[in-house]
Amino acid sequence: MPDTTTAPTIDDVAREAGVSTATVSRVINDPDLVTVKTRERVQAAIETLGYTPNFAARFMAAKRTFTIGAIIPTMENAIFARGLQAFQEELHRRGYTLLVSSSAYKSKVEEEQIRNLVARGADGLLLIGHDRDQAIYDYLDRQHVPVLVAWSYDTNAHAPCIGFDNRAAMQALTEDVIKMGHRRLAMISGVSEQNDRARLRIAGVRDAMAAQGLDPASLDPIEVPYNIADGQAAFVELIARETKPSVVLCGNDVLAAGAIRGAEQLNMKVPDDVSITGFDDIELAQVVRPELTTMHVPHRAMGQMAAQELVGMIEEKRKGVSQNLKASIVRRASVRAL
Amino acid sequence: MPDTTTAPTIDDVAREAGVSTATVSRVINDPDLVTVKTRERVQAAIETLGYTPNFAARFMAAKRTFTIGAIIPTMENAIFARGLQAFQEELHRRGYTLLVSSSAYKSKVEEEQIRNLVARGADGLLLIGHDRDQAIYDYLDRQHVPVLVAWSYDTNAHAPCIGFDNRAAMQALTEDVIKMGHRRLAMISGVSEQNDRARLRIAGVRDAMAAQGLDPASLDPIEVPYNIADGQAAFVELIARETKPSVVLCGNDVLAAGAIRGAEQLNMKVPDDVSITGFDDIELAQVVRPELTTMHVPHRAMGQMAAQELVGMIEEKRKGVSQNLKASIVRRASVRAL
DNA sequence: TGACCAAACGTAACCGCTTACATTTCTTTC
DNA sequence: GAAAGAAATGTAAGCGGTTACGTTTGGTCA
Repeated sequence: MPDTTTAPTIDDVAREAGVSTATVSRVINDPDLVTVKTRERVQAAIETLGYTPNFAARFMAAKRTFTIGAIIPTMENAIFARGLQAFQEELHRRGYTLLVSSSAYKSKVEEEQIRNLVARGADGLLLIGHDRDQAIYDYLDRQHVPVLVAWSYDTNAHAPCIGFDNRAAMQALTEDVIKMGHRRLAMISGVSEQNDRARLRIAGVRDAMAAQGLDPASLDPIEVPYNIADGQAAFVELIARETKPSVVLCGNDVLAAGAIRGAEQLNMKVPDDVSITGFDDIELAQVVRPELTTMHVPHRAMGQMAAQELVGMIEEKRKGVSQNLKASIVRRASVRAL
Repeated sequence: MPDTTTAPTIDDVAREAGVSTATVSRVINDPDLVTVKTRERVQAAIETLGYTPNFAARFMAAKRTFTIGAIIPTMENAIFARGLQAFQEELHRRGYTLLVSSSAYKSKVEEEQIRNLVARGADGLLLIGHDRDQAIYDYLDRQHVPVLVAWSYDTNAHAPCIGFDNRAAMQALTEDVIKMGHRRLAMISGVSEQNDRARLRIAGVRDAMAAQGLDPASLDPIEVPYNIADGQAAFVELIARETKPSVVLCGNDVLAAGAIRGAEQLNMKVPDDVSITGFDDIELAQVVRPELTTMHVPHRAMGQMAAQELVGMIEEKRKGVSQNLKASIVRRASVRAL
């Protein structure tokens, strides 16, 4: 009688089907190597025993897992959701499984997750943004785990990336706003430490100011975590400043949604009393009132291309090639011309 | 010279430190068993080689992974985000790592993910809702993998659960609306196939109608995927019906946000021309205008308790005990009294 | 019918750890 | 200082697969 208190192994299947373990392994991994007759017998045995090959054993013997790990800063809001979904779908199409962890924007946690995923045998890793200790890249290098960075484009970085130029995008959006007559700019940024996206978006605003004859140093961005409540508080703080801004540029749509709430709280009309911009163009941007003028990021394309590239790197054992995707301004109702 | 083309193993460390592999293993897993002096020597070796124990090997030898798997229907919207975040935080506190997959509301995909996570050695699984083939529960049983269900409470189900009574909650919300004078009810539901939450919420509406002397059979809910665009379309369809509803009850906040958009599209005022309710009380509910009257679900508490319970089941090798959390009505601006 | 070769299948080593058990080293006690 | 017992360390089996290599089977052809 088979031991039902423990999961069936390949030995059990082999015994049940009256073949060797090698044959069982073959019908699982390369069925053509086996006669139709025995193949069917083995498959029947697998079926009746409810056998699932043990991943760890498999990985140890074969060194492949067909698993990709992704570590995103947060799942709490939808910033990465759509891109990740597309990433996952493309991976699935290519026979890979995606494992996701979130780091809560903490680099220590991210490092832990990276080691964890690597130790688990992830064939490749998707990371968000470039800002992290060199030591991590060294570690990944030593372990020969291909890494691809998304949501950021920077050819000087240590890893290949599929993303967009956060700085240039923010500059474009800001110049657009300035050209509509705005002179008193204020900004609510995400926390820029260990976050190149946040950092570069601030730089982008300053670039635009400089290019349009405004003093970049006069921008004094407030940095807060990416959530609505903090965005709201930051907005209120900004309005209380000596020179009241005519436009508040936000590091992303979530912050902008918070800013809109802040305006409501202060009985200010958007965009009549103050203009507000977002970044990302997630669903939220079209849910708030007024709808947000924002920077559209090609989330799905980015996710899909990232999957293709990462799988390519793994299977062809080659270096990744970076791609600069285009983000574009979406003009909606939250900004008005002065 | 050590082979740098491949990751260092415990043997490399043992050699470097001049001890046996057993000793290395001990300093990693139970440092007290080893002299301070040798411990330091081993740790130094680990450091210089950049050694990370191989998970698979570890799992094979020890049968434990300190990993929990969670499979959620979607990451695209925030329905599960907050609860999952709390779940993850609590797990982290207890020394476990969370691996997340999403099934896109497809039961075949979910089954695949379950097998995958189990084969990967997940010590336990968190699943959403009860609706799935008995075969899956049997499989999990055979593999001795503890399972906990969240977001749903049902003691007749095959698995223990930490959740709330979707049916009773929806009934309460609906009765509240009826008591405000509404008689012509309509509903936009999520797809109810293989989704007990959606199914029970429909039932809840009917319960309320019956209890308040309305004809439950007259409710003809439209079932659509949980996203804004589909909610919007469903709303438009509903309004075009012979008897125009005075209130549209939505299966969740995402659908309700869509409904609000639909009303806007038709130039209808909410709640003056039509009332709308949501379910879940995710952040979105307070972002849309008017703010949604909805059913508040204790996401964070649910996630945290789920983590505690699941870890308890694993470590104490006991059956899980279900908990019925309380969801409560939040009255905001999207419903008016007639 | 027998020789030859390809296809099918089996044997066993190996992947990198943990741990039961065996051995060595160190303390303690008289 | 020797014996006994405890603490520290080492040895090697085993976890469940894959796969190189060896053996058997079966078909083809002279």
